[in-house]
Amino acid sequence: MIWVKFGPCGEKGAFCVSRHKLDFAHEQEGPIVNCQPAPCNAVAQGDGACGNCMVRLVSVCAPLSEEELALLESLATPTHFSSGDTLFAQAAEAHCVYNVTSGVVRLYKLLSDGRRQVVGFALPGDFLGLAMRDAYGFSADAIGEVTVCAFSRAAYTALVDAKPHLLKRLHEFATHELTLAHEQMMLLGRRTAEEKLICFLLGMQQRWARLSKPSVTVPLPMTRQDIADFLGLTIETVSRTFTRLAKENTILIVPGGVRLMNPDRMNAVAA
Amino acid sequence: MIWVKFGPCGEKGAFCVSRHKLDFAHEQEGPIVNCQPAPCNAVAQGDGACGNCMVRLVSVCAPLSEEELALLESLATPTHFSSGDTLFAQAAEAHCVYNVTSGVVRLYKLLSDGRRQVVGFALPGDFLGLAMRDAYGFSADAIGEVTVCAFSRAAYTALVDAKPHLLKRLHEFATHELTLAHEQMMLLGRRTAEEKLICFLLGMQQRWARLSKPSVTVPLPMTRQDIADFLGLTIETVSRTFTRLAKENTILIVPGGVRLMNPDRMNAVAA
DNA sequence: CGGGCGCATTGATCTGGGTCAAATTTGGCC
DNA sequence: GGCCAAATTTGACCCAGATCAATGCGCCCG
Repeated sequence: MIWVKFGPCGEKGAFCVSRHKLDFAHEQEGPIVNCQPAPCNAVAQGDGACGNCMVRLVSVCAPLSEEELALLESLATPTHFSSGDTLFAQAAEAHCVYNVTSGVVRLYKLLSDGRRQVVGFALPGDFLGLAMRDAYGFSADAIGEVTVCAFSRAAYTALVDAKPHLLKRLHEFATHELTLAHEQMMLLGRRTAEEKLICFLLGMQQRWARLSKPSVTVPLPMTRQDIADFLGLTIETVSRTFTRLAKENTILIVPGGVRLMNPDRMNAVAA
Repeated sequence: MIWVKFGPCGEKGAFCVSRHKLDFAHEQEGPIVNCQPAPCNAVAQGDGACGNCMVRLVSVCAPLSEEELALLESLATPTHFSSGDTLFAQAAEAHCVYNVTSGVVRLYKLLSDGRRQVVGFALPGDFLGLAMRDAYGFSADAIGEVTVCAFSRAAYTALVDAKPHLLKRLHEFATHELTLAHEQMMLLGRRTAEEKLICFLLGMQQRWARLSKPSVTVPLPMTRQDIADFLGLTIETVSRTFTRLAKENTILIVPGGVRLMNPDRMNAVAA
């Protein structure tokens, strides 16, 4: 059971904001408390084995042998960041690369006048530092509690040079990112506000599904402002569009996320 | 000498469209006839040596040894495309990867209702197929005459597996593309029409500069529609913005391109 | 329990860029 | 050079989403 905010109960009035219990039993999944991914610090940093890492199978380290994993482990510095902490800032000298093991990281670029573009949200298993030159190309900070494996750039470079199949894996990650970036260009350049929101929600659903069981409940730990800056919209437009989708029962807004009530319609719009 | 269209000669009237000769002598460069990059088919496809290829030094093949180059040459199929020809189509089965040796290729994605997003323009030296899975993620067609080195996917895969430093080079290309994609997201999501145009022109200037001498004359072989679809604008807005920039003497519109008359102002806007 | 702060929502109004509709220009071709 | 088709420019008007301005609401902390 989790707490949810309930949908419209008046004709043109605002939402009823009374709280009700919502039964999840009809879904093929356990409840996700407050729609946040479960932290796995203990596993990622505990008795320390990369072999036990929760993101092992979806991350860059998946194809490594036991032996290589041990080497990797000796180079990795498990690190924790609190909500809002900066992992690194755009244009700062790039000392480290990171593998996210739990939590969500906001990746963004700023213009001198303060306009912001969020270029991505890194989820557990994602790798930060692919597009790295001497300086970071964007800033990264923690949305909620985040744990990462940090690698010094020197160690990373040496490792990549020594292990071609790790390089191949990184290249796969980079090309996958590039494909997503092209999708995002289509979205930013040519889609309407409603389409942007719907594509975003479906995309997040898919990404979370890789990390746990598929679910129609999509955690959204980032703020409306983050979503707006990711989609090239304003916070007001994001909010209004969410409200509209909720009123027509396409989605249900719950604390920390949304539930997709009509995935068919959403997929039709995204097509 | 080349022919140019001349700037405004009345207060609020349209441009004078009489033609005049324009002397390029004051620039540190030879003239670029009609602002088109010189075709190099003969060199790229002629007596056949990759070693003589005009794009060798800026392309993926730069770090290869003589011996490796010979192997590469045996796998490459030099191919010519005429203006408007399709190199490959989005969602088609990916059989080949390509290295552009001359000309310009338009890369784009389509939505089912016909909306188009140009995700990039491939120039000589650019590699197509980085983000390739079983199917192409975007369409590619020739803007003007184009020559490429085509490689079968099987040959490409085998070569990459056998040559880690080629993989490393490809990875560099992929991460560079990713950085550019992030820039483009910023542009599409948060910049105004004028900023978009100016960033585009400066970006093209830089890219051409890598291939020949730096020049304030920027060839634009693509149509206004292509530019609009790259920048997330309409053709009318692109045209109006070009006109406005020309009226205030920031640029000069010449056949097949523009000359940047006030790079300082442009760089200030792009910052 | 209450006060304050930050996020989110909602309403009213404005506007940059889109849409629609003509010209006008350019380039290819006989 | 003249003709046609395609590309581009220009003008008039419109609208999706931005901007400006209040609330609303949860949550933390004393």
